Amino acid sequence: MGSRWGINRTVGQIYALLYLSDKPLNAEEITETLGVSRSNVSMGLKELQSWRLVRSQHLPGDRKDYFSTPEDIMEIALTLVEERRKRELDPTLTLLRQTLMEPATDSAEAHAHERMQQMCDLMEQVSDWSHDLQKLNPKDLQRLLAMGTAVPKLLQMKDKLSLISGKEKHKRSDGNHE
Amino acid sequence: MGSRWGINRTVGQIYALLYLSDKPLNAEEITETLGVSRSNVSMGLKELQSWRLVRSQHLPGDRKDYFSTPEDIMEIALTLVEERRKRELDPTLTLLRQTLMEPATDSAEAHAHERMQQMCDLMEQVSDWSHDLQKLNPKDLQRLLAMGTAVPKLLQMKDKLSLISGKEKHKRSDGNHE
DNA sequence: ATACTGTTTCAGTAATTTCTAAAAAGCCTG
DNA sequence: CAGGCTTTTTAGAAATTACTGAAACAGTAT
Repeated sequence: MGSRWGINRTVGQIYALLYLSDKPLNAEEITETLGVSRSNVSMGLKELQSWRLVRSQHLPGDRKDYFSTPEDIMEIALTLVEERRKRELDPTLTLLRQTLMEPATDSAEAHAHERMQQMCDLMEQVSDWSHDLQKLNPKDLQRLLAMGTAVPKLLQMKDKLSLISGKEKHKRSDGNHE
Repeated sequence: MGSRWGINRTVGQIYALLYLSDKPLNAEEITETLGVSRSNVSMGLKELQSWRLVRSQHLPGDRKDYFSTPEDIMEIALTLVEERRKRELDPTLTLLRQTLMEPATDSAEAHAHERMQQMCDLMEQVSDWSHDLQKLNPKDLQRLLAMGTAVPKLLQMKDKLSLISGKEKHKRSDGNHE
C-alpha cells in the first residue's frame, strides 16, 4: 500500500501488523501471520526499532521479545518527521554547505551557486521548523494542525492591513525590492 | 544523493541538472552531460513533467524541446507537496475509508478499527492542511515558514494562560482525562 | 558447563527495478 | 507524401534490492 516510503514491503507489513494489534507480538507470531521468513522479520524489526517506530519489551516468565508501536499517533508522526530530518535533510544540508564553500568561477557556475543557495536556505528553514516541532507536545501539535487553515488567513489579513497603511507612507512593501 | 525520494538516480540527476542550469536544455544536451541513454532521458523527463517539476518549451527556429524548472523555489516546494498528497496521501485515504466502512466483529478487530480511524483522521488533517497551503502564494508561504518557531510558542503561552485561569475554576485541563 | 531458547549474520537465490538499443511513431518542410 | 529530425515505446539485458534457510552467536536456567 504505502510502500513508496523508502521502506520495503515486509517492513511495512510488520509495522502495520504491530500498529493494528491490540497487544505486543513476538517475532514468531509475526512470522506466522505474515508468512515471511524468521530472519526477514528480525531484520525488519531491527530497522523499525532504528526508526524508533517500534519498541521491544519483555513479558514476565517469557524470554521472547515482544514488540509494539507507541500508542499516540501524534507521537508517531513526530518521530517520523524527526528521523526523516536526521537521515535525509541534515546530511544533504551538510553536503550542500560544503559545496557552497567554494566560489563560482564563471557565470553559469554563479547561477548554479545561487540556485544551490536558495535550496540550502529553504532546507535550513525546514530543518529548523522540524526542530521546533519536536519541542511541541502531541496535544499542541494536534492543535497546530487543526488550525492549519487559520494561520494563512491570519497572515493574509495582516498583509492587507499593512498594504493599506503602507501605501499612505511609502508605497514600499509590494515586492521585488531586495 | 537524495535518491531515497521515490525517484531513481537518473531522474534525480536530470532534475538537478535542469535546476542548476542557467538556460533551458534539450534532451540531447542532457544525454551528453549525464552520459546516459537517450531513451532514459526521455523517460525521466516524462516523469518529471508528470510531477510538474519540469516544463518544456520550444525555441523559435529549433524543433527540439527545451526543458527547464520553475524559478521560484517556493513554487517548486508547493508543487512537490501537492503532487505527493495526490499520489500518496489521497489514494491511501480512500482505501482507509473504504476499510473503515465495514464494522468490527470482535474486540481485536475493534482495536484495529480504532487505530485505523486515528490514522485516517490524522491523514485527513494533513491532506486538508496541504490543500490550504496550495492557496497560499509563495511569499506568504515564505513568511509562514519563517515564523515556524513563533506559532508553537504563541500556543504555549495561550496554554499557560488558560491553565492559570482554569485552575481557579475546575482543575480540569491537565491531561489524561478522555 | 551445557542444553535450551531466541536472535543475528551470511551467502546464495529470487524478484524487482532500471537502463539500453533498436524500432516505431510524430511532426514539420519541401 | 517523402525525408529528415525528434520523441516515444518496447523488449530484453544489467544492476540492484529483497528474501530465505542454514549456520553462527548470545543469553539463561538448570
